[in-house]
Amino acid sequence: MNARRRSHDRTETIMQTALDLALEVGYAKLSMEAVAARAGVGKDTIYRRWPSKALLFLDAVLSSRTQGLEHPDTGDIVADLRQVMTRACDLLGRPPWGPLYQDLIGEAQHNPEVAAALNERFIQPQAADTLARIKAAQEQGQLAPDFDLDLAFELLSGPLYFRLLITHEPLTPAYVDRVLQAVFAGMGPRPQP
Amino acid sequence: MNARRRSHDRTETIMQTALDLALEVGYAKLSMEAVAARAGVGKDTIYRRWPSKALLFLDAVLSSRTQGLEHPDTGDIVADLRQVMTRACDLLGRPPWGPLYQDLIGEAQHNPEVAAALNERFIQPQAADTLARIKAAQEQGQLAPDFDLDLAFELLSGPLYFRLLITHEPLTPAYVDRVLQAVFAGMGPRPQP
DNA sequence: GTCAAACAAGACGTCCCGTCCCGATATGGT
DNA sequence: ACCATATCGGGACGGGACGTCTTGTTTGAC
Repeated sequence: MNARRRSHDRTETIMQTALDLALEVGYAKLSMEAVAARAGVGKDTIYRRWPSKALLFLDAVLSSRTQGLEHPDTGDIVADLRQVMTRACDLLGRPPWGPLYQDLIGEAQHNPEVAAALNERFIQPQAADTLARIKAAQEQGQLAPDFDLDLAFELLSGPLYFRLLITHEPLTPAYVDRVLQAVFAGMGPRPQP
Repeated sequence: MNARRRSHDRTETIMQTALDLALEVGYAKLSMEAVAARAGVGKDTIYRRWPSKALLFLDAVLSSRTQGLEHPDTGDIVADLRQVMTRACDLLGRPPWGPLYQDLIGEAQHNPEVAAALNERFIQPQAADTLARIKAAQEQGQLAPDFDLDLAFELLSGPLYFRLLITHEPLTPAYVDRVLQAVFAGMGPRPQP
């Protein structure tokens, strides 16, 4: 059992060191040599646990930032969505974690393993949580009864990711409010009540 | 003048060769040595024109795919948006260009020069074109008069980019229709007419 | 106390970026 | 027609990092 224990300690140490170094120099300049040296382990010890630098980085980033993004249910769907979206922007949309998350998605563009793991371990759970909360809201009559719920997460997240990855503008609470306002109101002309 | 002409020829040859090679092996495995060898030029000749592999790649991708995404104005805003969005998905959302565009955005995540150039040369013009078309539609009463027009482009493009970059699901015309439908209808409950 | 597995350290082969050098070539002025 | 200059092709070079492999050592299990 102590072997397991020691082994687990090393795994934690390596991930933490990788994260620290990534925060200091960024993913592009993160080297396995540097991780091994600072963690005080041999490179083999790292490669025995992760098959590549990219997957170590993925574990390092995801393992520490996937908490605290569950939806509350206060009864007010807009307020609940705003809270989660704002919190996500705070966590992933600005330093120190923002650049790392950007790099992770960048890496996913040419590394299918990273892309798949990112989806399964982070995106899909978040989408499922959003869907559940939104379904409840629809049943309570807080949403249009015929709205395409499966699209809601992408509709709300898409603009945020667009800012994060394409225009690289800051993700402010004000922007979250604008997105919510627009998505709820809809773009088409409204019939006069 | 002939110097200019020769020079221009070489620039074209190098960009085309870089594009061909990128289509064959992808950006990650694209090497300057290979580009120089196949183009029959020295590496200096490339580095005299582009400061890095990333910016050569950017030029190569953007120079050949930025046409044909202007908005028509048939008088039907939904039909016009659908046409442009569908065409954009066809061009950028699937092979052979899709992976290159993904890689370009991936590179932009850790290369500010690439990010800035991509924005200025591709994203912003497209956003401006969309905004102009949408403004006209609003003035004709085809859109809600108080809708946040500056947000429209991000609202419509965001979900498409989300699929392209995050979930890597295919960008089909059916998906474009769903996005348009949802964005126009809005998520909130509608007053009974 | 013995042994096998895991370990730290680091050498190694490979790849490729970006720079530098050199001999060849073509250009444009005269 | 001819020469001076800038550009060119080819390739050597230094540098850095990935991922593998080797070696001798430490650790925990039995």
